[in-house]
Parts: sequence; structure tokens; C-alpha cells
Amino acid sequence: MAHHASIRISTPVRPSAKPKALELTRDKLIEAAGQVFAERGYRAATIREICRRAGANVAAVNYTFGDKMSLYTEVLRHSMRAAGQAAAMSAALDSSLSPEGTIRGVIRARLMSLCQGPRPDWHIRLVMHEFSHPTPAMGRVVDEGMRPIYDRVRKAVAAIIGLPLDHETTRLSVNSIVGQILFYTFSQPVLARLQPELKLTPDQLDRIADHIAEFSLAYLKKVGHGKSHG
Amino acid sequence: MAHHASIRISTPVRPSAKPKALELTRDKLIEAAGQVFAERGYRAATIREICRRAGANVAAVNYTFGDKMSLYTEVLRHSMRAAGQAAAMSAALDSSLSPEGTIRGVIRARLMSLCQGPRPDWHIRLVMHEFSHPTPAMGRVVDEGMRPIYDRVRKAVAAIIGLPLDHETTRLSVNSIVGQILFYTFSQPVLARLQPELKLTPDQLDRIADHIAEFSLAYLKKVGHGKSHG
DNA sequence: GACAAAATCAAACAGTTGTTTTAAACATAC
DNA sequence: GTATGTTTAAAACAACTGTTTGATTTTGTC
Repeated sequence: MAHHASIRISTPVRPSAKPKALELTRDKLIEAAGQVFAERGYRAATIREICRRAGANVAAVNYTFGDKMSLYTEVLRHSMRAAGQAAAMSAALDSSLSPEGTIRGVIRARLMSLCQGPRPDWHIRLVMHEFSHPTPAMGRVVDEGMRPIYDRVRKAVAAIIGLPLDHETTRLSVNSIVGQILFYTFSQPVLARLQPELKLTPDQLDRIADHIAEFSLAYLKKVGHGKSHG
Repeated sequence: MAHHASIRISTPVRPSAKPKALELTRDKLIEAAGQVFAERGYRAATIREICRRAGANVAAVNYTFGDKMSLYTEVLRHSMRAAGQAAAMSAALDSSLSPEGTIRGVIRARLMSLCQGPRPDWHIRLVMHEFSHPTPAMGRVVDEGMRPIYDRVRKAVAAIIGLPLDHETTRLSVNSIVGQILFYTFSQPVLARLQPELKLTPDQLDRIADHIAEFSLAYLKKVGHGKSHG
């Protein structure tokens, strides 16, 4: 049911005038909920634990957000915004880069986010959960979190291999590149068991990024040269 | 608590002598549990729904398997066994293949399992859930389901690029190949939204398998030739 | 047929869940 | 100060969870 929360949402007349203490507990709840949702999943995460970690009362979630699902959506939105900003930052300085530079940059930026960042694996685990059990929020995850990168890589790939944007080879090549990246982000549990010696330190990730770039560009350049004089 | 079930387990003296009706409901429960676990996840899956789909009583799970987790482990074991048999079958006929043939074969076999098979996406969704929320059963999933393929590809890759089995380039190249494959198995929700026109029909998967092979071999052969006369 | 073990069932149990309620504490404007 | 609206707190609610119980039916054996 709609209740108290709607009052707050419907009256952000002056930004940061009335906010008072609600904003505080609201932030604390989102932070705590991010942790709990990430490590337990949506269903297994309990409102009671979220509130305990946030130092708030059990009723705080329902008072502030309405219900559990709205809180989850809000956490996902927050997570997406953070990831989006990082992506936008790297996008700003690669619009002037060569296609090859774009590809190398995207791979590196994407991999590096695995070791740095404030909360290392939050966003990843949240998205992973969305993958295995999609909620209505899935659409936003893809549209805001993945499509920008996907489209940027697609343009660069098309430029290198000299084929149209929507040619099958273009699309499949992008999938191949994205797949290599996602392997290191999503398959860490497997990786840890298959290659225990592979630590995802910054300089190791650096070498991995280089490898993925070399691996991919070998094909792209080969096809590109074939097109240019074939 | 251990109870009735242990009686059955501890007395398989004559195989298929006493089994009677228990085996039947046991199979029905595993089948139903596979569906429910796959689509809802371990936590959200309820014993009541599993039993309803299996046409059994609520107490059937606890009577037959002891508790919910034991049922889950059994389902995972079943799923692994099925996948393992498929892998073993393809392994039998590729031991005599060239390294390149091995790689092409593994890619194709792995991708084709996406469209054929009795229950198309069971195993995948189960493993996906293990990825995002690993249980103690995770170890077996990796060891029985992934390591055999991983090792086979590694040997073939090492042969082509002419580097030792545990060279970093060898391992990273295997990761690149496996990553491309896993992308199509694990990222279907994303894929469905990013490329709605990409249907995973048998002949489409055939072209995808070819692409992954070409994409990967471009790099492997390049490195291999470099080694042979450099 | 009778008899014992195995299997099924309906009902209940104990615990946890998201959510609601009611009242108290707090802040703010007059 | 009082009055008003907002935020917290403790307790209770209703629904659902995995699990257990004890009776009842089914099954296999003599």
C-alpha cells in the first residue's frame, strides 16, 4: 500500500530545505541494504538485519521506502548511478581516441573496477543476483549499466573490421570482447578454484587487460586487413 | 537430524531389489526440485511447491532426503552427472583430434548444449545461482563440471601457441575462450535485452560457435607462428 | 488371508518473515 | 510555553517457512 513515504517523495519542493534527519537514515539504510542484498541476495536478505546494521528501527525501511522491493530498487539505482559516473568519466576522455584505443580503454577501465572502488564487489554481486533471478529492475541494470559500454565497443569494433554496425560479425565480436571481461567479473568463485594462484591485484589485472586487448585485436585486425585489400 | 532416510541409504545391498515406490517419488522430487530451484533459487524455493509439482506430500522431502539442503545437493549432483556424461561423450571422440579440432569441438559442444538437451536451462540456472551465492556444493560444481573442459582446452591451447601448460599466456588464453562461451550461457538475460534479434536457434548457435573459434584461433595461431620462427 | 515394514498423508509446531500499529520523542513555528 | 508535523521506538500481526508427529494407507512376505 502507498502510505507515509509518498508524502516525502511527492514534496521535494525545495531541494535540501526540509530534508532533516530522514535523509540521514535513508542513506544509512541504502548503504546497509547494499551490503546485505549483495551478500545474501534479495530474498534471503532480511529487513531486520538491514536495520540492525544501519542502526535503525525495524519499521524504518517501511517508513522510508514503503516496502522491501522499493528499497531494493533504490539500492540498485544508487549502484547503477555510481557505475555510470565511472563509465562517463572514462568516456569523456576516449571520445577522441582511436578505435583501438577505445577498446583498450574500455577493457582496462572495466577490469580495474574490480580491485579499486570504495566497495569492491557490491555492484557486481547485486548484478549477478539480477542475472540469476531477474526482477523488474533488470531492464534498468542493462540499459544504464551495460548498453553504453556495449555500444561504444560496437562502434570501435565496426571501425576496425570495416563492417556495418549491425553486421553479425560486428555483434559477435563485441560479445566475444564483453564475454572475456565478464568472465573475470562474474566467474571469480570458479576462477578462485580453477586458478588459485591468480590473484586479481592491480598489476595482475593490468596484464589481464593487455591480454584481452591483444587476444581480441588479433582477430579484429586480421578481418580488417582482409577487408581493406580483399 | 538424521532419521528414516539413513535407513534407505545404508542398505543398498541388492541394487534394485527392494527399491519399490520410494525410487519413484525420489525421482519425481528431484525432477520437480530441479525446476523450482532453478527458477526461484535455493532460498526462495519452497518445499511445499516442490512437493506440489511432484504430486507428493509436504513431508516427502524430509522423509526421502532428510532436509532441504540434502535435496539441493542431490539435485546438483544429478545435474552434474548429466553434464559430465555429455562432456565425456564428446571427450571420447576428440582425443584423436588436432589441438585446433579439440578447441572447435569443445566450443561447439558447449554452445549446442544450450538449445538441445531435455531440460534446456536447468543446469545453467542452478550453476548461476551457485555463482552468485556459493554453497558448500560449489566445489563439486567446479571440479566435476568445469575443470575437465578447462584442462582439455588448456592442453590444446598450449600445443598451438607453443608455450608451457602453466605459462601465463596459456592460462589467460583459456580464460578468454571459456569467457566467450560462458557469456552465451550466463548472460542470456542481458543478451535478450541488448540483442533481442539474436535467437539461440541451433543454426545460429552453429554460427556463434564458428565465430568464437575463428576469433580465438586468430590470436593463438599468430602467437604460435611467432614462436616457431622468432 | 495376516502381519510387519515402508510409504503417504493431514495436521500441527516452532521459528522467521515483511508489514502495521500505536505511542512516544523530536523538531519547528508561533 | 503550546501546537503541529515529522521521525523513531517497541510491540504485535498475519502469513509463510522447514520440519515433525502420529495416524493411515500401501506394499511385500509368509
